[in-house]
Amino acid sequence: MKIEQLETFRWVARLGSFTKAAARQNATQSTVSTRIAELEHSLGARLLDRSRRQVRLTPKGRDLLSYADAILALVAEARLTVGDPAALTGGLRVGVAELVALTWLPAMVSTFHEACPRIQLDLEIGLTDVVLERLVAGEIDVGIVGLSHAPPDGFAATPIGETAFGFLAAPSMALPAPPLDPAALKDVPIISLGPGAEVARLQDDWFRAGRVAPQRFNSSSSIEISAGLARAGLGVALLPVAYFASDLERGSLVRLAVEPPPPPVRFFALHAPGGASTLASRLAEIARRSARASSWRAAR
Amino acid sequence: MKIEQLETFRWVARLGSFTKAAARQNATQSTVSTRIAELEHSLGARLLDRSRRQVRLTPKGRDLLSYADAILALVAEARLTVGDPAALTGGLRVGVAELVALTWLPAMVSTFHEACPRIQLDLEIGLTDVVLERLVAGEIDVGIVGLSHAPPDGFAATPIGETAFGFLAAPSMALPAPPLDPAALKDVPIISLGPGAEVARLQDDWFRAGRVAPQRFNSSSSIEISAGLARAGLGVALLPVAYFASDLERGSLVRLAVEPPPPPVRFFALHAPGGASTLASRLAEIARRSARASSWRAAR
DNA sequence: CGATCTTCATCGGAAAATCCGATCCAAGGC
DNA sequence: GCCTTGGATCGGATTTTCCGATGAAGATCG
Repeated sequence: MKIEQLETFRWVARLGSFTKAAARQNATQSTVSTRIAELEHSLGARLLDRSRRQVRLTPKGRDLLSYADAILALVAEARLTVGDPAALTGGLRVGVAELVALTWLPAMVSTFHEACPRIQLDLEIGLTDVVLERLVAGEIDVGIVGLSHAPPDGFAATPIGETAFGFLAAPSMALPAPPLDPAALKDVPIISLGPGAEVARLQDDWFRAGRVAPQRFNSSSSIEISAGLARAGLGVALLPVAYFASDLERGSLVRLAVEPPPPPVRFFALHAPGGASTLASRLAEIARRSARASSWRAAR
Repeated sequence: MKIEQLETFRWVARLGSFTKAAARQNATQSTVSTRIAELEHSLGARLLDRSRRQVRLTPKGRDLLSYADAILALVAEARLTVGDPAALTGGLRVGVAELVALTWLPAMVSTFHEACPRIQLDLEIGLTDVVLERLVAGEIDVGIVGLSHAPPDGFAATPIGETAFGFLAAPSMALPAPPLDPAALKDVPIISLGPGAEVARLQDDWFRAGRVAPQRFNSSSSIEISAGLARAGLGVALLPVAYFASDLERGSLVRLAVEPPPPPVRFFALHAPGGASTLASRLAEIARRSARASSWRAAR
């Protein structure tokens, strides 16, 4: 019985597939097959039922899985506790919402890389929804997203900070007189991100509170493009004000005094609790610190 | 971090020596050295202080040791729980007191070998004292001994059964009239085993209760030789009556009606609790069953 | 009902890791 | 100051691991 075999076994059990587990571990399917066979042979017991399309655990496999979880959790904890972070190896797949990517992701990555130089970070920038999906599916280890609602169950959520969103528009935009409530903005073109973005949800909530369906058009799934469209005077966009502070200074964008003000978006680092995720929790902690250190903080 | 490395690390920590750990694991010193170096490198931390003659744990090494204990205990438990006993491999060093060796050791070994054919049993027959010493020193994994007193602390003791001891002598021996108390046997030659044997302790206790120092002479450390001397009429020997039942039937030995009757000796399988000793506990269980099944049982 | 696709098992050669014996070096004991 | 003891290191042989290709069995679809 080897630790590597237990890890592979756990992936196969979780994903129900040798092939998927292989991809997850940067190995080939034949390697996974050999490892499982070797583990089964060393125990003298069949752990996985391959007769059906979906690989299922046998009763003994179920028993072993709980041991494997416990053992691997201890191993990970030992590595973190007694090991020098600089000696940690492996990879960590991180899903990042775009806003984060635009702001303090570089700082976070460099801080993390300093602490754990041998950990390879696989970054995926994506819409909040996609990040959450992939996190639930186990395809990423950590998701860093902003949420205006509660984080999903079953995940550890490290609060990282929050940032204010505001409706920004070009100064040339013709706008109704304040107070600007949802009804007042009803006929103003609203620049929106794709429906998977958290910003879009925030926007929808704001308008829905006023029982208004705004005239909106979707830009691509990029905050920068939204901002560009807003600068060009094509509409109003809900954007993180801190990130566009220079626009506000220059006057290329102005902030609308809307009522009610949209709630701040709280950002979280989400990861599966326990197990190998202690590396993830370390990243979460670094994310929190590097967010505090960044100019972001002023955005609260 | 590999399981094998943790095992080696634990042996080194326990024995305070690379060389001894190597001997324990059927490996060479260079292999142990490499494994430890590899473990240290993978954690990026120094675990053992080799500067002094006796290898000592560093603080981080102490941390890791507790993890290693926990991890290896889980691994062993997993092996026993989900694994087929027939697939278990490795070795088990067993120290056995002579009486056990003479009676149901063969049955026990064959039962165990049937259940775990790939486990190599290293048997050492010895006096009770020696077996206990080697157990405490960690040089054997299981000790099967008879004790008239409490088993040593810090070891799991599986009670196996008990057997009655009696003073046996040749019918031709000239003996005082009953009741035969310690004082009455004061001048009768007592055949004794070496001072490390449990029987000797039992004998001493019996006489000491009567405040008598018997006239004794030590035979070699063999029950059979003691019995032979007794048969030859050279003295009285304290022997397990069940084992000499045929002598009693034939009349080549007779049992003396002594007062008080010596207490029965209870046999235990002793092993270190937890950890890799779960294999030891399996052997203990088999020892218990095979003792019950043997004719021994009638000896109680 | 048969063709096709997906999925796991197996095989052979290449690459890597492990192990051992021999030797070197440092610390302790006489 | 020599000698013993114990760990580190090196080179070569062995074993293990890995991968890509191929085979076999079940699911899916026309």
